[in-house]
Amino acid sequence: MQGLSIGEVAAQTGLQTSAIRYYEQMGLIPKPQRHNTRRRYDPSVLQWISLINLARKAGFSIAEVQTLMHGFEADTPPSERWQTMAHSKLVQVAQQMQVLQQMQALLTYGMQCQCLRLEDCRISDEQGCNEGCSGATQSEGCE
Amino acid sequence: MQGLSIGEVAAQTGLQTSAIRYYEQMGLIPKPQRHNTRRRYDPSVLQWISLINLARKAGFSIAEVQTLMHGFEADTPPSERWQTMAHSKLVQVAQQMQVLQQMQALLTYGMQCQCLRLEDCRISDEQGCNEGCSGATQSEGCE
DNA sequence: CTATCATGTGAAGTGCACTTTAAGTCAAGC
DNA sequence: GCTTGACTTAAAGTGCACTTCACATGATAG
Repeated sequence: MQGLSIGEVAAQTGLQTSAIRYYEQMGLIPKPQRHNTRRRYDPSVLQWISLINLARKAGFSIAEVQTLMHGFEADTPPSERWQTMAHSKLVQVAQQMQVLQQMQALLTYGMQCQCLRLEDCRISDEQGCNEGCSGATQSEGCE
Repeated sequence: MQGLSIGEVAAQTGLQTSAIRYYEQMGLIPKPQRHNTRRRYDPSVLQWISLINLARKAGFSIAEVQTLMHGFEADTPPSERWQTMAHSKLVQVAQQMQVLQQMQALLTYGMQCQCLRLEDCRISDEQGCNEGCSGATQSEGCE
């Protein structure tokens, strides 16, 4: 029997069969032939799926992968599609990095607190301000 | 009329009233007194809520804030609670940073592709390997 | 006195990326 | 012939952090 069953595609790509059907439904992978209701995949689908996996790892949502696949004029080469999408995604990634850095700052800042009761603690009062805890560690340059 | 209405608390904290009720339901803020079915808040709730906001900004989930509030012995000071929670959260933040860096790498790596047809493109084949596109830009040190 | 607004409740809805379930079909091995 | 396992479908469920809805009631302004 020629072609790959959905189970074989799942095994080779690391996806679950349910995810493959879902991707098909979302239009991310072409509808395969059927042998008596069963899907039979051309091996090229493996390449499609690894491109999808790459895009997902790079942070693209399913909707964005749809755009990558179908949101351009048919003769737009993959290189151009990727560049268009990747450009704005890089901006988002940079923003997310900043959020994480702020989280780091808040976490370490909060760790300096020495308060024994919540009522004493002013960590939460003025955000970004360097002095938070009443009796405690440091105070300086607070606006 | 003494105390704050839920609308006033919402206005002062930037939360929506629905979020305040939700936090109450989740046990993040103490149940306020009622005046004839209406909630009446002591102003100290503002401090509670800004601590919650801080924790949320620092990346704690609602469940983690619950732990922060109620997951320790009653005499554990806030400083110790925060340090315990922040330590593991900092590890997660660092991991998330690495994920973002990998995303950046994948995005810029894919932007080097010059392929005109998806079939030519091997970006997706061997991940982390530096040569991806057949006719194109560069190839070097690929394991 | 009445219209309007804020508030009360429980239940259901939202978005995302799938997974799980229920109920049925098909091919192969014993 | 029968069981087992892989497969089929549509529909519902998951997790998170809320929001929205429908409907009831209380407070306030004119």
